[in-house]
This record gives sequence, C-alpha cells and structure tokens, in this order.
Amino acid sequence: MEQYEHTCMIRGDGGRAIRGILDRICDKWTMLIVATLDEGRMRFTHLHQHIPGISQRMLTLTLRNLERDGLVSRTAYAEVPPRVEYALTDRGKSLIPPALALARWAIEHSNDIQASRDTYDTQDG
Amino acid sequence: MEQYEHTCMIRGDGGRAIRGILDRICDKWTMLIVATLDEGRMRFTHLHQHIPGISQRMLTLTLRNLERDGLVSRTAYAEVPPRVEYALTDRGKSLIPPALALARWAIEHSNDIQASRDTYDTQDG
DNA sequence: GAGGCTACTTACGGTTCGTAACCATCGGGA
DNA sequence: TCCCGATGGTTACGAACCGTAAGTAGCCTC
Repeated sequence: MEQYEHTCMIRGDGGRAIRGILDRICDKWTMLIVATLDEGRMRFTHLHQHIPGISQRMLTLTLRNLERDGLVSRTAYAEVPPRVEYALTDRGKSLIPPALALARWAIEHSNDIQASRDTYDTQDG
Repeated sequence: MEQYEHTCMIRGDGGRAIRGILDRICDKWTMLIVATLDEGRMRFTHLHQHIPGISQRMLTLTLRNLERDGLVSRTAYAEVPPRVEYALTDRGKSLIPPALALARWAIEHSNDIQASRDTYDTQDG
C-alpha cells in the first residue's frame, strides 16, 4: 500500500494531480515525440517525417502541450522559408529514462502481447 | 540514433507494433489499474473504489483489454452475489517497475509542471 | 414482492482524433 | 507579372472514443 500511496492516491486530492500529469504524458504521441527529440533539437518537418503515422495536426497539438508543460522549448527563426526548432528542456530530458524503460518493456513483450491478442480474438469474439 | 531505433522505429514496420502496445499501455486508466493490482488480487468493486475517478464502463473496458493482452487474469466465481477477481499475470507484474518509474517522475515534477501550465495559460491564451 | 448486492451492459451526448484541404510568407523562375 | 514551391501551421468535418447515467440478471433479505 505504501508504494501505491506514492503512485496514485498521493496527498488526498484523490490522485487528481498525478492523473493530470500521467494523462498528458501517456497519450498517443507524447512519448514518441519526447523519445525522438532525445536525439537533439529538430525542426517541425523533421519530427513529422521521423514519427511514423503522426499527422501535422497532432504534432502541432502535442508539441504545444509539451511546451505548455515546460518539457519542450520552441524557437522560431524569422527566415524564409520559416524555421522552427524544437528541443527538450532539462525537465523534458529527465523524462527520457522512465520513457525508455517503458518503451523497452513494450518492445520486449510486443510479440507475446500480440500472440495473446490473437488468441483472445479467435476464441469467440 | 541507436537508442531510438530500439524505441520507435524498430524493425522496419514503421514502429507500428510498438506504437500499438504503447497506445494500449499509455491510455487514460491502464497504468492506474496495473499499479492498483500490484497490491494483490482484487474484486471489481474494490478496484472501482480505489481508482479515483474511473467509471464502471471504463474499468470494464480497460480490464478487458488488459486481459486480452495477457497482463491481467480474470476469475469469476459462480456465487450469488457474483464475485470476480482480477490479478496481475507475470507479464503484468513485469510492467510494474517501468510503470512506477514513470509515476515517480510524474510525482516529482508535478508541481513544476503545474506551475509551467499556469504561467503558459496566463501569458495570453 | 420490493429492494439490494454485484458485475456488468447500453444509450446517448460531448470531446477528441485522423484525414485532407487550405493558408501565409517570401524567393525564384518564366 | 504570375505562378510555383518550401515551411509551419490552421480549419472543416466525419469517425472514434470517453463519461454519465440508467438498465440488466440472478438470488437473497425483509
């Protein structure tokens, strides 16, 4: 129970604060953007090309949220054509180890999970 | 780039497999359910009471997905009133360390992130 | 025989997401 | 002069997802 107090129910707000953070961190694209930016500062188009499946819209929205949370910095250069660079802040970099831990878990268990899904889906539906 | 290959772009499917796993793990409730079940096997109602804010509907749906992925086992007893117990499988337990790492990060940075959000929101909107 | 316990399921309205198209700016070429 | 392309978005719209609240099934108690 003690560990759990530190992960979910912390400090009597019913875990609302923590859930607010986890909801943002654990959405569809945040992890991938953070992991990609770990390589260094990057332009919008470069991010778009390197994160398979993301749309411009979701890239924009997720980057804005990351900027709002102080995890990513946005630098716009007054050039033509425009240039905007994104980079992890120190706080953003501190997210990398736990994010990678989770990603590694996903990779390690990806085959087994897929197999479980297939079994589950073919049983009856 | 090498680390990234192992987190996002792995094995030429454009990262689709990994994203499929991460999308499921990183949804709104999965982490909290897994963290809660770390305490031991639990009944539906107990889970419902201990995860602040979750609805019966989302608890049912998320548990079903966890079962499908082989992370949670479901045991129904033919009693009246009905009794259904959920527990982490070994695979589910293996998710605990990375999940806790992420939760700890969220807790450590929760205040700073909230402050950043407030600043961002009051700047102009 | 009305109501409660448990574990769901369903209906429905609102939010979020994905796709695709559009926009603004400026330089360069015809 | 006019159109094109590059870049970094924004907008429109239909589909998918989520939360709220109510309903369901079986048996027990009052």
